[in-house]
Amino acid sequence: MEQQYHPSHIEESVQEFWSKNKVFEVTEDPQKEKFYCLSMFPYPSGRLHMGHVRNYTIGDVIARYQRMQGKNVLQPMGWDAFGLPAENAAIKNNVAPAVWTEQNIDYMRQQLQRLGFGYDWSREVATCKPEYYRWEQWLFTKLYEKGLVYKKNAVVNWDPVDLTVLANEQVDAEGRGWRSGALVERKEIPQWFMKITDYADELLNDIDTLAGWPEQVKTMQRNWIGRSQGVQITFDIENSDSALSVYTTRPDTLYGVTYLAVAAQHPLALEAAKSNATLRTFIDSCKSTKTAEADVATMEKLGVDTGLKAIHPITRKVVPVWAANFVLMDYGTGAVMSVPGHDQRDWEFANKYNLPIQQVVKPVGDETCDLTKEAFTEKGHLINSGEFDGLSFNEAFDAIASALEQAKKGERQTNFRLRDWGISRQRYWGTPIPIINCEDCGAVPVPEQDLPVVLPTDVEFDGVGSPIKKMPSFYETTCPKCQKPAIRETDTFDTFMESSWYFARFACADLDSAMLDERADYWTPVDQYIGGIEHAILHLLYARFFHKLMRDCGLVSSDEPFKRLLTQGMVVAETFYREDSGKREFFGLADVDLKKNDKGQPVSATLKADGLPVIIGNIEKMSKSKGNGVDPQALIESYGADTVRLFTMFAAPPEQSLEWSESGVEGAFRFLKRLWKLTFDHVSQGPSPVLDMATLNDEQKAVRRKTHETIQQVTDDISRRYTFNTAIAKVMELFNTLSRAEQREPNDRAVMQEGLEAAILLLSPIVPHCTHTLWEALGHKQAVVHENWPSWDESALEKDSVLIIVQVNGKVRCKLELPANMSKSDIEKAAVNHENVKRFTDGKTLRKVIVVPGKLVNIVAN
RNA sequence: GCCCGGGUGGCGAAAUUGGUAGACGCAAGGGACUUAAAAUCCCUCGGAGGUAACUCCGUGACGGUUCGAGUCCGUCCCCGGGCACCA
Repeated sequence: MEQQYHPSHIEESVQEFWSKNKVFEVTEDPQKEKFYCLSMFPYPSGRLHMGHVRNYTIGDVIARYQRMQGKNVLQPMGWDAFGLPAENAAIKNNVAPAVWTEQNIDYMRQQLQRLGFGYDWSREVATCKPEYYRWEQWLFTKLYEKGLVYKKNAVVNWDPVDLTVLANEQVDAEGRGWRSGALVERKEIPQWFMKITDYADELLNDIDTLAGWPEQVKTMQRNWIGRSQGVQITFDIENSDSALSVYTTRPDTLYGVTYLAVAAQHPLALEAAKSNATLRTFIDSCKSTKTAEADVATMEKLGVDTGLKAIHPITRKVVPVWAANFVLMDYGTGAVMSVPGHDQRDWEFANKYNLPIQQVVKPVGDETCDLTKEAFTEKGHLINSGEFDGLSFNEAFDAIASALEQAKKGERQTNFRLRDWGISRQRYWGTPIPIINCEDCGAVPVPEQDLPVVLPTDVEFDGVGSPIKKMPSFYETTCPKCQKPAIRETDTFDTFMESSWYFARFACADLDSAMLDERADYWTPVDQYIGGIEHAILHLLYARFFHKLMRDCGLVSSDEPFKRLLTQGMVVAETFYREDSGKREFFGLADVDLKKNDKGQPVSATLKADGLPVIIGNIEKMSKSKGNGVDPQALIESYGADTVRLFTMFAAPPEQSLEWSESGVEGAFRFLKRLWKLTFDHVSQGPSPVLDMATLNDEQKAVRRKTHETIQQVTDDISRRYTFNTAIAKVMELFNTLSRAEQREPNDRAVMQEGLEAAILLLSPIVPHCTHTLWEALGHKQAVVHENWPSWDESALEKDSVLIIVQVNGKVRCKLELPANMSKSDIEKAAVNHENVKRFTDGKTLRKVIVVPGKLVNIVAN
């Protein structure tokens, strides 16, 4: 053992030991309890950032801890390799997406290995490989046969200059395309959808079975699926055969309907526009509305009267039909009934356009309402509703729904907020959709024997549109049914498709004859899944959906993919940018000089390259597109992997978001150096004597108590609470106790040996290289990676006295060290008679004394 | 706008079930060692008052429940995440 801690001298050789002995390569072993620990695989953006390091260190700590519990632990790693950034890089650097992606994977794999994560690299997958995506194509064709995929028109962002579809991210705040700067238009094109709504009920109900998921994530998923009970109501159109269908969860407000609103693209609005120039102009202007829900919800609500009149299904009164920009054709029926008295958005719209406001619900109890100020949106009792007056919400819901059903003007309906999953992307770098379009036979799935449909990787990338859309050698083919010339689908899958089933593929990554085999059932469900909270809804919902699809295709037998979920808070950092005619160019922290005030808040920044100012933006999650990712490489090189791991885990609890700052790295490094030195000093005095329990003195007992308390608490922190920061703090406390302990007699050294062994075992999942070496130095033949997790000695925890806090009226007045077995009344006596307590109770009457055994006494006096 | 989180010293944080607010660490200040620096070690470290014992104030703001609130409830402010084509 070297006297000084030099991570560069040990980390590489420890990693070699793991790889030579295939420590982390696992096979199915029915004799052992399995544990599948999975961290969300990264998009190969180029370099790891601190968010990755945090995510993967958490996963590695859990995996290594479970190994020490004797479990058969699988921890794999792979690459979510399809996606938009590769296309952007291709345009910018004139390099094919496949080449760029491959280079990034090679670099990032080496970074992960340098950090010492215990992955079974023999199972590595990259989703851009035909061996991977062929099975996704295969599953798609099976789902096609089952009727779970279908094609319909859907809206996209259309760049009228580049003649291409843009992602929401590629459209700026003003609604302009990122490259052309042209105003983006809404355009409807045919796209493939998966019927996730067929599984809406199951996806919602099964959330209740996810005991190991954070409540927060479950709540978000429940709200996203959004099951509601309502009524579908039909309004006939005056002087016409057509009718408008609307859905409402508030049928009790039906008498308050003063107008209907339809989407600008609604067929009725389009029809009416033929003879209405104002309406035509309005419909046209709605084309430039952005598609993102946040934009629709925050934009100014506008509308135009279509001139059409709808007939109220019960009162037969006539109400106007307006076209409005906040009603979307894609969602629901493309029409809504408006009750300005009891819906705030309708209220604002009615006020703006002088539409009538009718109160039909009155508050119950002491609530009040004033419809001139705002809508009354609570539930109450009906008024101005004919025969339904006086009914409560529930009674009115039932009565009005029944009346509508009898009149054949409506029916009760369960609705979901969840919409079917649009999986077509008009992009190149993705999985080709395995469909052939034939003039005679329509859309024909590619037969199994012709899979995979391989994405050509040797492409010229001019940035405008997908290259395979201009490549006859790719899209010209023959129909599998009738053999006539046909056109291959050139759209690709949403990249969420690949990340929806990779967890299962890791179980049998080498399989080339099927999507999954029985090994998938051995390893899945994943016991512990770890990833960013930003994936709380979309990715996790799609993966749950896919797991159920695979189950229903007989590929797996469980209902849910992830037993326990840890949602890591994001590592966020400052953003810096320059703006040029609406386009933002982002710069990384490493490229700017930052001036801070004496409170440490940034006040100004300049670009290192030219010395000119840049704008300080918001603090946001580290990402490629914002350029604010911090590359851990420099830290690893100067401090070693263990310090980076220790610091990352010590900085904050995993679920909390973390603003990036390097201060504190030094402290983590210093701790490892001290631990090293204490161990060195201890072992350089020769082998430790055996602990003689019979002759322990009080100080030795206290050190042992600290050792065993630490084992107990750290075990709880790591296995149940997942608070690695407090686990580390507690080992630091133990270290502080050990380093102050006297070393005079054999029992002192034996207690030191016991304490160091505990500290090293407890830290080994977090800093595996350093503890590997220290464990050896303490005289152990077996590598620490093969050791069991330590257990604590209950008898060492026993205490003779306890600290009792004494309060008067809730304020601390003294602290008493009292015998642990003291009776409640004696504790009370000791407290009441304490000098400082008397000062505050003198001349007052004791009203009550609350004694919490072993903790606290509160004396209430006035 | 809607849904979900968060807000505690100069900084990262701790306080696990309503019971000592600030563990552990960073930065800072003082000291020891050194020719000097680095490294290391020791001490101080929320604010105000006090020689001290100790006292008062203090967990985004305001209000409430309770013997007792950082923790529970209500209203509000600020920050972060998601909103279906970033991943």
